[in-house]
Amino acid sequence: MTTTTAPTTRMASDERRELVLKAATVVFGQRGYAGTTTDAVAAAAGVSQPYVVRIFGTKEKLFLAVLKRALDLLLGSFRAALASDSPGTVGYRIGAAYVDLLSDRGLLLSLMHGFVLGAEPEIGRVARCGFLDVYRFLKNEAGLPAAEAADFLAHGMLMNTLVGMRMTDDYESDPDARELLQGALQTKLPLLLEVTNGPGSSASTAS
Amino acid sequence: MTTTTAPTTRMASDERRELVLKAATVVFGQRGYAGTTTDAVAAAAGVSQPYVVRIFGTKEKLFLAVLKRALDLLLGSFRAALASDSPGTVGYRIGAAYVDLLSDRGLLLSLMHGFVLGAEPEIGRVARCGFLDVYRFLKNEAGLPAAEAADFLAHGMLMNTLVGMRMTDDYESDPDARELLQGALQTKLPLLLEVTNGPGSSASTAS
DNA sequence: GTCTATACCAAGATAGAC
DNA sequence: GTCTATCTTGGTATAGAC
Repeated sequence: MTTTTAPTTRMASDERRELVLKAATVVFGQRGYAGTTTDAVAAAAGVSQPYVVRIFGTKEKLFLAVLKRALDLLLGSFRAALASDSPGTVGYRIGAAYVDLLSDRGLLLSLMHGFVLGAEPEIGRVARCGFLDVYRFLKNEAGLPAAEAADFLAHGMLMNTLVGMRMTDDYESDPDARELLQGALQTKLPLLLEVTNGPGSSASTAS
Repeated sequence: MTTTTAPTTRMASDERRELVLKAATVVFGQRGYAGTTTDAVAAAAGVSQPYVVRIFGTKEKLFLAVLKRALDLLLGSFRAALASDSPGTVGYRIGAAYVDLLSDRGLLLSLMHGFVLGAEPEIGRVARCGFLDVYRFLKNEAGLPAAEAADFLAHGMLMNTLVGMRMTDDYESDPDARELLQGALQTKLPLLLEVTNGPGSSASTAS
């Protein structure tokens, strides 16, 4: 599949970089690191394949950049949720922020793919380091006790897994899938269903 | 990399199949679906690459077979733990069985890779179905309430993630990694450290 | 049942024009 | 800054011998 690209408008390298990173996040989130081709990323970003390589050097460096960006956004949104004065406990507010991130298609899934690739030296390093940063945030900044922080992470991993396997596809047809999704996502489930299955897939968003 | 294979001893197809599945489980667990080459599997199994393809038809079918086998073993070991008369609550006993499976290098990690590949039609189907089977087991056979079953799954996913990212590599050097691993794995941590980091990496197994 | 040899394609990366 | 063209490698799958 060769990318058909109309003579693209020039833009500052920082802008283009971010554009490609966004596109790459979606594709990596869907297909994983090895399963993603630089050509697919290029197509999603609307640029040529060699240009993607040109910007980031190698596919691995691109993936690492995606991971770092995702971790930055994640912690940024956690910090915002912590600072905000919305109702609920600290854990609840950060949890809500996490679920909101699930709608940023690919962000948490790209992370997830990175997390299970500890055997790749570079990727593993970034994954472990990033994961620990989140753990430290939960304990030191959000003030959660160790057990609660681990619990938070555990449920985050469950959500990632459910989304990654597209369990939402079985939401209509399988009562157990429905129950599990409801248990894991609570009030945020309608949001996720809307994002993944398109508008109108849940009973009602607000009425 | 071409596989160097000494004139291999013949064996029944079922035996050889299981042998290749075991090897494939390890490699897929390490590198994921797309990241694994049939040649690497062949090398690990000590057979030729075309033979691996010959047995399973395609790489995808091989991976699906790995997933199904892993799910069978998982549920089998859960049922055994449930039936056994070892001490502890049902949740504890099944949890212990799960952690024991972590030492079967690759089994849970292959599953994990399958779980986050919901976009692949076949793999996604098997993943969702298998995951729901486990959920149903926890509720219907083990008798856990929905919330506890979800909690169990959540912590399972956290363990898979920690093992997949090789967090055990940071066990010595990073106090937070140590704490997180201890919190997630409890009394089973020494077992895991022995498997991943080699004997003697934890304080003591028994004394 | 198992191998060797190989066809064939996909994908990452490079060269170089504009 | 961005593209087209292309080199090169590696990897799945097939053919066919033993």
